[in-house]
Amino acid sequence: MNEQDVVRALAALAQPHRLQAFRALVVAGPAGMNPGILAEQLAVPAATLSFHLKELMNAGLITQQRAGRHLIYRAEFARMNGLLGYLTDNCCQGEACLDTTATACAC
Amino acid sequence: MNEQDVVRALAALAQPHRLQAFRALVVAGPAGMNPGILAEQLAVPAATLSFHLKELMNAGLITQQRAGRHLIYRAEFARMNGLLGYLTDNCCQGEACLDTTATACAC
DNA sequence: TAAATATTTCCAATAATATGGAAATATGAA
DNA sequence: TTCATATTTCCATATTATTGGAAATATTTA
Repeated sequence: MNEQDVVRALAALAQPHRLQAFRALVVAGPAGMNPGILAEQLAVPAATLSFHLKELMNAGLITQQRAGRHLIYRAEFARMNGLLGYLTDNCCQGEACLDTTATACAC
Repeated sequence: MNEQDVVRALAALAQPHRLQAFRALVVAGPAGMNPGILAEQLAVPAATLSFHLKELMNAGLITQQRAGRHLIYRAEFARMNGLLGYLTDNCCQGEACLDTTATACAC
């Protein structure tokens, strides 16, 4: 993940509806969710949610898969972890300050 | 850290100059850096950097301390870790998917 | 094929953000 | 005090993001 990727991912998450949608997909895990349920859960119009899900996809943070007349959106855990790692990279010049209680998803 | 705090922090980091500045402060660790050196290192005009550092402060991601005619900016590691944790919270409904190789700073 | 359901695309108005030169402010030194 | 250095604030312009109703598209079922 280069700087541009990271800026795009951060910008995608820096919006309440998108942050909520992404977190819901993180909780959902590998099973994912379809936009109808997500729209209901977040109380956001379908057109608005669709716009935001596309933004998250453009940032590489989620993926889309068709399943019949439904779509399934899933969090892209590898990219999320890449983003987290980028922020702490070479923290304190690599001194012994890394906290192994940190939680990143291994999905 | 509530949702609004997180959105503000993400928005603050979703800008190349600010992301670079923040990462430089993360690497610098508790010693921090002054804006003159930072401006030179990032090759950005002082006025522009000042604007961006203020944004990072408003988001609670860095702090400012005066030391004579210099200022010292430091990364606020607790808030950085809070941000990272917010994104992975209740990942996969809490199933065994947490990767303890993740790196968060304990500074 | 036609109807029903699920989801996206289009659109234009509104709002927020990034830029950097010049002037202002704050501190330390002569 | 007066000068030199460090840093911020002011400002106007240009760019970009967000919203949701209506129409369009895709898929399944009858």
